[in-house]
Amino acid sequence: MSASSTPTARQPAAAKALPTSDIAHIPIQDASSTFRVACSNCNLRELCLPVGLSSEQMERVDDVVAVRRKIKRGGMLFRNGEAFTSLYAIRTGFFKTCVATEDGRDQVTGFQMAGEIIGLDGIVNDHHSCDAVALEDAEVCVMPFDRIEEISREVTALQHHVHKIMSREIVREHGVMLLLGSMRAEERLAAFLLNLVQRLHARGFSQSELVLRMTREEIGSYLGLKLETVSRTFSKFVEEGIVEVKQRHVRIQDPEALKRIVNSQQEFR
Amino acid sequence: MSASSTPTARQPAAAKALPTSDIAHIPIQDASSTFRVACSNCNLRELCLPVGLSSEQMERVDDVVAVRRKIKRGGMLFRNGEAFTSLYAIRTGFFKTCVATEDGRDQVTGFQMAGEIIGLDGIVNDHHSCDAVALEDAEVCVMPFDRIEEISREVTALQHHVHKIMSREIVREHGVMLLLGSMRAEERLAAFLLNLVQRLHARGFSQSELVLRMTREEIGSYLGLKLETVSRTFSKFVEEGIVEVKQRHVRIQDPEALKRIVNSQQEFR
DNA sequence: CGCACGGTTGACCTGTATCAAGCCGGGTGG
DNA sequence: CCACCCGGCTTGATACAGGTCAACCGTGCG
Repeated sequence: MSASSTPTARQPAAAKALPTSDIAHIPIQDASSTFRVACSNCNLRELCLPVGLSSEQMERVDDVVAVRRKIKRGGMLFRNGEAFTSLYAIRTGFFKTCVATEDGRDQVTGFQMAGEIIGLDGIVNDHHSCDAVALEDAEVCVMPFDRIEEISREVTALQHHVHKIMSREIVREHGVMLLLGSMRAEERLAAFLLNLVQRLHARGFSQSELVLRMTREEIGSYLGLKLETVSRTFSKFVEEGIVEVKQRHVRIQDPEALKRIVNSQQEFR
Repeated sequence: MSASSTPTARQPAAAKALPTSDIAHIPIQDASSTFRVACSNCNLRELCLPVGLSSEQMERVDDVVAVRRKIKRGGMLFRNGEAFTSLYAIRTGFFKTCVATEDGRDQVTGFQMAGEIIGLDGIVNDHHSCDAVALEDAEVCVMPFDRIEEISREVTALQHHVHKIMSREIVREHGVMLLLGSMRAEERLAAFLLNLVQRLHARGFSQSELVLRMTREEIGSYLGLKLETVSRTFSKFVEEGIVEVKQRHVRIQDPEALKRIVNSQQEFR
């Protein structure tokens, strides 16, 4: 089968949908693995790294990143059950992570964008417990975890940074639990959109416009809703003049209305 | 009272019912803050600590625990917004953690029992972002986080252990997201019960019997259900002979049925 | 002893899922 | 280059799980 030609580990997995186009790209993917670049020059460093490092420390931290790796749209960075070796800092592109039960059910647990760290789930059992799928062509910095541990013993700022990143993920998930456990469909979608633009804005994108990189079904999975409900809720927001939606392009016309939707349903419940 | 006759570890938890006896203990509570005990002797150490430490390493790790602290039923170990200083290892007792929105809504994000670590949410912002409430009289080991970081720079097994604990929490929350996002009421409650007995069993309790330390409402909050639904679902399980329920005392008569309920609803969805 | 809180149960309502049909846009093959 | 096809999306009709409201009960606490 086509996938067998990937020497590293990452096979397309999108082979189901696009067999021909994927085959053409497989060799390139591997070549990029040997590319070596320094964090110290990376424009995402304030997202990935602690601030205020001395140049000496910075030099040590540069060693954290082994190589970079490119993932094509639909490809997987890692999958459930796979041995854990590294964390990944996203340089470009957009990922989803999802878990699955034995019976086919699955749940998107998050969407990750440039500057975010992915793979923390793998530490506890030395194996990943979720899938990470690129929703657009992506590039990540591969950071072998034993190297992270080694260097963070020397650079305390890095040590603390790693702890913060993990804690941040825990707190983020608390927020998702709140959303899934106590919000209605409109609130969930409003919270989702606000969260996305806020993160995009922090990366220099518009505060009011965004392109969804995921399908309605993936949004629904993340929000605990069916795709039809996501679609209907979008339509409702459009009717109310809160957003404009054209395909996956969304313009937020009334962010205050979204905020009101998120935290003011208490009159009901 | 009769329950006091269990010598091993199981404390009455009925203390709530007996204020007088509690009053007698209040002064001790304070004194116990200066009480100093070693992890090396703690019977929960395989839950809190890495295994296979040399005695020298063990000595260092003993320094992680500053003091112990007792919390009365209903008391808070820490609250949302409070400055973060320490992680806490639960020695005895049972906690819930919950987050809240500005509008009164709140969500139980977890229930924690002996040997589990609580407080990880506080690392990222130096402030706690949730409340930790004791559901029965409890005692925790206070572990100042700067000391944890310091010692884990020297004892790599501890460093790795801290990472695992945080990763475990992330993975646990993935599971909760799956539950909240894709399961129906019966599945949620079944999964909840199985998870509880499994954790209790790992601590030497029965595989089939448990005492719920939390109200139906708290269970509901955790599971994204209303308390009436929790109650009805319990009743349904009882009718079907899967469990016996008397107040907060639950006996699981047919664990296989619970397992079937958790992962086989795929025929429907 | 009595109150209050937690829990149960019933009747009814509603938000979201489900099922189904049709649309749109982009990529493919003729 | 155009027609077609397919995946993603929208929209409608209907079903149903779980929420809501309300009454009642038990039990443990003051």
